[in-house]
Amino acid sequence: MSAQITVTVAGSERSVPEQTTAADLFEGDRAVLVARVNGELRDLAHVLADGDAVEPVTAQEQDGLDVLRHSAAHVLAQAVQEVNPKARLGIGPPVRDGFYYDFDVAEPFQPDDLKALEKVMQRIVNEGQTFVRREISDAEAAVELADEPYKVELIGLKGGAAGDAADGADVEVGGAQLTIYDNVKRDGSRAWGDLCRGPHVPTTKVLGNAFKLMRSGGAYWRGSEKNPQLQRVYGTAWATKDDLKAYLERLAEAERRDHRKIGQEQDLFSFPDELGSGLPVFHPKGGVIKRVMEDYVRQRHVEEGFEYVGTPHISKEGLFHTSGHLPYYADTMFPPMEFEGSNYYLKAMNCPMHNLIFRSRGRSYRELPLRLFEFGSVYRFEKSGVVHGLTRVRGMTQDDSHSYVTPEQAPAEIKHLLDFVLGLLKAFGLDDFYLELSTRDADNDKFIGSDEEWEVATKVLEDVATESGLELVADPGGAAFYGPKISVQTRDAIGRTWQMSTIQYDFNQPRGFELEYQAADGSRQQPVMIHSAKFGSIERFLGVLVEHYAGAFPPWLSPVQVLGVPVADEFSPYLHEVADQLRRKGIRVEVDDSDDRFPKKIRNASKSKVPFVLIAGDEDRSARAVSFRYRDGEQKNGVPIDDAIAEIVAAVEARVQV
RNA sequence: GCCCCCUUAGCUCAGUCGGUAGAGCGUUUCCAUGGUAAGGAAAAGGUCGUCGGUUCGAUUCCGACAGGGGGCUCCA
Repeated sequence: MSAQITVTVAGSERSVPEQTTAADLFEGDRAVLVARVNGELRDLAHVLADGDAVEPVTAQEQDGLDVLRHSAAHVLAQAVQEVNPKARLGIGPPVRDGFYYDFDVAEPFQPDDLKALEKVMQRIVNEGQTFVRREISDAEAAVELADEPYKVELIGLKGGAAGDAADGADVEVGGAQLTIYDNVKRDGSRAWGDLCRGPHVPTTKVLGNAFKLMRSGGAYWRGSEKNPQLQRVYGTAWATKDDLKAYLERLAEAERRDHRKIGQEQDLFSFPDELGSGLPVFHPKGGVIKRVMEDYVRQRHVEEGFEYVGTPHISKEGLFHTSGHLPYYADTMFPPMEFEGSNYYLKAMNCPMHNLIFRSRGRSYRELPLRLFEFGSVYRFEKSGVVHGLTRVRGMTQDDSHSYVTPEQAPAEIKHLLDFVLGLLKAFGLDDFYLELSTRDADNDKFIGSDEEWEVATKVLEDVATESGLELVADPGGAAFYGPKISVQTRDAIGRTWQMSTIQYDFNQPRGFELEYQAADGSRQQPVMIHSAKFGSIERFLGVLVEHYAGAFPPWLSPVQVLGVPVADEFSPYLHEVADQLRRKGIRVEVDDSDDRFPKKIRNASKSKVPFVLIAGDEDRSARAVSFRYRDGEQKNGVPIDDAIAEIVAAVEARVQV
């Protein structure tokens, strides 16, 4: 009889024989993929020691899902090397919703290649190969992996640096003891192996048919464009086929909501080739949305104590030297135009020009906080590969404001701005936020200003952010060169997050521009400026709204708010009468006078996502009424005209969704 | 900027193994049309992204450029 050890299994103590593995404990429960032993994830084959605390981990929790996905990445790599033995391995970590693996291959992967690889993967999965951990010395690894130069490079980095080397690199090598995971067939032969810290699921069988290869693309080795470019294959893997289906459905929903697609369908905007990449034009319907957004935002700024200003689109270069932007961001500004002996740059940010307005005359402390605001057109030379619909453009409208305050006023002003920003986002139907605090990275000398200044500025922002009660996420190194910032991250209707508003504390530009005000004691003092963009860019925010609402805008934003549909031509004049009355109330209304038949008109109205469809036939006309058809198909018949108008006007004024 | 893919009618897409092209929707016209997601007919509409190269001949093959897509990198 062998000796017994005591382990704690999911909270309760048990006495088991020596050499018991985690798998033995959870035998019979196939949902258990790995074990958490004393807080560390381990293979189920891990041999337990006396006193170990062991918990089962399934794919229902993130750790389990990550292990599953990492194992899927191994199967992918195995499949790639089976098809192409010359492929060299990079790294293959789990990522949000899936995994990837990087390969050095002579020929990039084509869509057909992915299909073929998926088949090979399925075969490997069906074979039920086991993942077997094998410890190996550095020297042995160097020999065994002689043909895998990237792995060898990672071995050289292990022991601390690997974690920083690249996302996922530590998945491969981890700590001091190197390990290889062999995939072993049922007959005991070794099918494949990969340097990896693990852990892994017990067998490939676990992956079932709940995985899929999604796409491929280039990716720089260890994330630096100075390094060679590898080919990355992205895949996704889930606990069950149903989970996979649900994920694919989420992707399909995101695709249906794509603002580029809806923008074209609804005739909102386009990107004419003749203008160049990243330069949108707004069509009448998109123009309505943009104008309504701007009108409301302008009104709210004025209500919050801002003064609306205007500045030009270009400037001599000296301005951007004074502001400090040019040395840092010349690459992302359009190249200068030279004339009359000066270089003129297209404006990439508004703050320098607002500083000139502040400086245009002497300022008193009595004027502070002085709040300047405008819709500034700015142009940024975004790299050709990053331009994307309305969310990443080269020409955009910033809703940009600058508050000039005394240092003492800064905390209150930042709180004011944060409240204002959140209120504004809520008005547009976004009400799920968290905050991100972007600070400087002490090792990077792009950030200017003293340690103390950064500390003060960061503290002020952090205090306000904390006080807001919202979730706060740190973003070290994400600050602008001139100061730290809070950004508001917003979750949309299908759970995606978008960076929206930013509030930045800037002590550098006031110094550069020698801004000053006269204090109560007669002395000259330097103000602090607080940058804040509510939507960042109007174009981008419009794109986000299109996706958030899937094109079904709330009435106040909807390009067409009411569409009249006559049951037959005869009732068209009557509906025009109603439309005229609505128009006098400021409602955007159209009547469908086309020669389509009634059912077709209903179909078109429904597809257009207009919030209110008003129908009129004989019954309605004789009762001086109309019938509502709402977007969800619900009906309300025989509503007196005055009541109908009141309902529509009320919905628009309340800025509610219907 | 880097890697791969794509670009045919207003839109979504077929097609041509090299001999200048089709469909559906939309548009226009005519007929029809009284109650909740497609009535019918006819017509118009494309130097097949641009410029070069190969070829007797290029929308098709090759190259460059532009625009788009997916990644990477970047994002004041």
